[in-house]
Amino acid sequence: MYLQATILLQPVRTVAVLDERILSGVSAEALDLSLAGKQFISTQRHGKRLFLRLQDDLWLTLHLGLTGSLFYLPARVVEADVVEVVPSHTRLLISFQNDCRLAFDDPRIFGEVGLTKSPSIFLAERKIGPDALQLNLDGFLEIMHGRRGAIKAMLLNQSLVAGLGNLYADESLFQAGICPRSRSLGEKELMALFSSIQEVLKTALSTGANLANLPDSYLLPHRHAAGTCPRDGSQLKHEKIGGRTSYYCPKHQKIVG
DNA sequence: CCACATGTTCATTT
DNA sequence: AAAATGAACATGTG
Repeated sequence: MYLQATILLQPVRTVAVLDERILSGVSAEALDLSLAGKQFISTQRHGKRLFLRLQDDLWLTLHLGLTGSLFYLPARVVEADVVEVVPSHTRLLISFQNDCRLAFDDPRIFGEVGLTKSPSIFLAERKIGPDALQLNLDGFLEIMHGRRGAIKAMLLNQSLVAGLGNLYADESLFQAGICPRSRSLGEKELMALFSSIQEVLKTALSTGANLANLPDSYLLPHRHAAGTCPRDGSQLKHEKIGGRTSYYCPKHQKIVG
């Protein structure tokens, strides 16, 4: 993983909070105090959340929100000065003792940075459900069983299953051939959906979450107003479901339930 | 200028 | 009361 290859085992020098609005439950001073002199020893992902372990009972939590990115900045030394160039919307800047830095860039500030004693405590507090890729079929069926809302809205609900956002929820439904407005899916549809989710997320991770690298047979490369279904050529439809825009193929994504 | 956007949370309604 | 629904948040882009 990106972070593991870059920032592990390197002592932190300072933490600069450039915009306090990304902080959650911790002050800029406390954050700097907690991190200075420590090093990150491991990383963990759960859904869309990242946890960076500092020591046994202290973890940095990160969420990239809608528009957040992490940039590892190697030290650039020119004539004895460290060059100061960071991404334009950097909200948090962690400087390491080797002059490398980690910038958290987030134009829209929906991202979040905090501290916790453990990922499990944090996840319980926020009522975050099991990670989609750690869940097995039986767990998925149990969670989804008996719910009445639109399946798209359920996939977006992180307290049921964590890790699917608007795009990958659309993609999973597309591949399972299920209309996002469907309610009360039967076991057969839920099984197909579960396997599509696993497939989609694994593919997404293998491409480094880079949408441009997804196969053309996926919905996402065609997910725009004029797009057509890569499977049958139909004009894609889009509408708001669960508060977010959903794209789907009206021909092969049937309404169930 | 207006509509809209890869996410989460909180208030309101069913 | 649990589940469902919709608005709000902040800023950039078409």
